[in-house]
Amino acid sequence: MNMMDDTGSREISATRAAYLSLREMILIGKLPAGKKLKIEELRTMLNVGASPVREALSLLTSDMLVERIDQRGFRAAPASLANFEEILTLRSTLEDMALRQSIARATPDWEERLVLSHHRMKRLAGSETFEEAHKSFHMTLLSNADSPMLQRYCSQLYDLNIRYRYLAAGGSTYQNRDIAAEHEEIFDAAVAGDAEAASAALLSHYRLTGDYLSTQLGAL
Amino acid sequence: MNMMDDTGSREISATRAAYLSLREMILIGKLPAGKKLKIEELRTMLNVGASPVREALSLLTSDMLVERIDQRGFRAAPASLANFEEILTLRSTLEDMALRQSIARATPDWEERLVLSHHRMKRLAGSETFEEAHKSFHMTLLSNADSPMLQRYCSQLYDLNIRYRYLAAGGSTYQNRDIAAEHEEIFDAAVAGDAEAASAALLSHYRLTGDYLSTQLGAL
DNA sequence: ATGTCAATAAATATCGATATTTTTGAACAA
DNA sequence: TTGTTCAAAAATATCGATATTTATTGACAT
Repeated sequence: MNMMDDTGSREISATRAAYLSLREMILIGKLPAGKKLKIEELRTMLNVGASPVREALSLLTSDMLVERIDQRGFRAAPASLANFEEILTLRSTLEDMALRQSIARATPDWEERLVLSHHRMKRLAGSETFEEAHKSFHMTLLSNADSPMLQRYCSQLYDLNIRYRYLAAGGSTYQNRDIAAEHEEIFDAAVAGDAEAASAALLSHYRLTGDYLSTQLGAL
Repeated sequence: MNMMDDTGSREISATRAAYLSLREMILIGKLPAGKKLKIEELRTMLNVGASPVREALSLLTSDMLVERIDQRGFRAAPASLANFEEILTLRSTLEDMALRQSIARATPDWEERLVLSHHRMKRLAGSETFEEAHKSFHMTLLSNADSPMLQRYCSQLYDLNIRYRYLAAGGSTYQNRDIAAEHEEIFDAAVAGDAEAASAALLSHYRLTGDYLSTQLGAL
């Protein structure tokens, strides 16, 4: 038993812990868009030294969740309607690309992972962990594309979008639509290998959410 | 008062200096793909402390030029034929998108910036600074797209591609083709507002370079 | 030979202190 | 008022030292 399984009780680094905490806080809006992120403040808030905080913030820069200005510190990335629409456009293009590649390379294994992630998402509807399952479902759809960079972009853009959902409605924009049916439609088409239908359903899913959020975000 | 007179320009932070140096070294292959990047080694090489080095490496993670493994340090991003082709595909899609947006929003100002960057690139053919001017020309083509994130992605992908040019041929892959004519064709179409022709010329430009590099990169 | 284990070496990660830069604000002049 | 200057305060950036973790080595048993 010399191989350690790091899903278990492995120690996590202070930097990674800080990264995850800060990321979460920015996504849900606890650290509001545009807010100055002072090292000392975060240092005490997270109980770590300045180095891990700075490193975590540098990493978050890669996710476009934090802006870094040389010699002038860090701030949570600003939010705007234009930025939201930019994210939506890029997401549509890149996820469309990834979904089509995924479907074109369909395998039984992918199909099974899809079934599983779809099931879990339905099961967790309304629960604390739905958000996680929802992202997992969408990423699984794209996961067969054999393009790590494309998937990284899609994952990044997905997260950036989450922030706007929280900005618009405290995280729950799923009140007035039959989200489950929309997911079902994407899922069915993907499993059936119908790239056109799957892509259309996915883009419509995003456009509906996008249009709704746009109206809510007027204040920005 | 300060140690160095930096040709009159603003004093640069150690982190930023380290970032720029390391980036350059990775792009031109002085730090080879996959190489372990030891903090102490870089620290002495760059004459700075460990913190700026770590921070610079964290930032380079965002550019996908450095990989970070928790508790196990950093390494220059590995290179592979598959990765190169992934970059080419993504670049083609995203630059096509950006170029069409740029042309659709054409203004006299953009036209003038285009003329200038094209002229400068021609002027600097064969010189030390051609690479810089070449990137500037390509980025100017896309710069009118009013989509900062798209431009960031395109710039990132452009840089990642540079690395493969150096890997394949020490930086000069421009021997057997009339690169100037290819640029001229893109430029003319863009200025004429012909999105179809410009996009076709741009994609062909990338495909020709890509095909050539692919043959050179067999060793990977 | 081959694999395990513990001691050692090496490297990473982190902290606390300090240097540097930017920001603030009060005094003063136009 | 409005703008300028400059010292104090605040915040960022950086360093050097240390704690923690991972990698290496060689003795020893199989």
